[in-house]
Amino acid sequence: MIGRPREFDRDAVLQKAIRLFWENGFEATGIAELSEHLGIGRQSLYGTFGDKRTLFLEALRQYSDDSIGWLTATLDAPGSAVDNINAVLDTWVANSRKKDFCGCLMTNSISELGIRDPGLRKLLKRNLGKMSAAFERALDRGKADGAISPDTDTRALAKMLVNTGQGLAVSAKVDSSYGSDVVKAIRDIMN
Amino acid sequence: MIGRPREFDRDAVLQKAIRLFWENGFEATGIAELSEHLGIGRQSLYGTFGDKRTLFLEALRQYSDDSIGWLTATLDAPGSAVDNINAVLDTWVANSRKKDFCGCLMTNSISELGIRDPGLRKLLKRNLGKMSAAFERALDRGKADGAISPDTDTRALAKMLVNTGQGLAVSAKVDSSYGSDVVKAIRDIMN
DNA sequence: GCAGTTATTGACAGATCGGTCAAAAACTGT
DNA sequence: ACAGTTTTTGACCGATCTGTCAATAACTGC
Repeated sequence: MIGRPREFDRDAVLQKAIRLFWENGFEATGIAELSEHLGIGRQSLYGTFGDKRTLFLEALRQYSDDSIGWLTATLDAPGSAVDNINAVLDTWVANSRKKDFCGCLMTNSISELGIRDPGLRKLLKRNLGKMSAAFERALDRGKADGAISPDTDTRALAKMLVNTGQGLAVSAKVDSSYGSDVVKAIRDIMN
Repeated sequence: MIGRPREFDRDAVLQKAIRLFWENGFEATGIAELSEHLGIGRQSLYGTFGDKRTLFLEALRQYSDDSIGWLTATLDAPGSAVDNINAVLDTWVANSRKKDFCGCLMTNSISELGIRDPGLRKLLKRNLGKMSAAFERALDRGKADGAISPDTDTRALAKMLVNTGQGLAVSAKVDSSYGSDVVKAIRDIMN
């Protein structure tokens, strides 16, 4: 049997929660603030998403799935693997230039909670693994095409690219020139 | 006129405060927790360091001065500039392997407060600037020695190295293999 | 030893925290 | 229309938060 219908769109509200946690972090985001910005009552929040940590976890999962989905789709796209990698780097630079760039929710979460929360740590480690695996596939494909030197350690290079993304999610928050300069340097030394 | 003498060593207590903020971040570190771990009373804390934000700022400044001091001293050391840069990378890798590696207090602070606190943001931007300037000096010296290709964009490459450090302070917190792999990849593509 | 100064101690205050309870409201099936 | 179910609303709870006050203790200069 069905009771009173929910008055809000669950997914839309989750997106707003993602934004809040993204901008302010986990600790600094309060229930009252969430309730206000999400436009739903406190009890609706608890009834729909559970407690604060559970909501945060779902927000982080949604964010991770979205961004990792975009990353793998872009890197695995047909055509030149090197072009695909460059497309990712270009997007990173473009994002890092945006006004009020607030980094990456995964990066922020590692910084804030990576040590203290073993469960979260495992999840975030898996996420980094998925990202580096996607880069590695692209690099291997580039190697097969002859576009990338055959003696390249693609696993290490993939991790280096992921690490560059993590770094930009930090550096570009305080200095917007990092995006273009860092990517330029990487392209310079790879040619 | 001099009153009752302080019963603790101010610098030693500040070091302990640095540790706490480093491990837990700003928001998650409470006054009661500080008072307990620093081994001084609540009022002594306020009397000596001011409020929480002021203490955090002094802790961050001390940490920054120490680590930037070490970085510039290492990079500006006489002898091969390339060796000096490699020494820095090796230390980064060694640190990132340590048990309970908690990243870098500057990195963590950017992630947690970089957007919301303009004053802190300026300070941290200056710090990144000092670090990249130190790398740039070393790279320019390597260029003068002939150890580094003369058409290298040393400013961009310096920022890329700083960015790598910021990245490691995040990635290695959840996956300890990042330190060595990332540095290996950088060395591979630079040779 | 007494006045002046500063540090320590422990209690306290106001605000905010995450989370819950109970009642009213909005829906469906019969 | 009524029972059953779920959401919404708003008050409320204990705990914890940062910061302060007042009293006591330890020191120096005279």
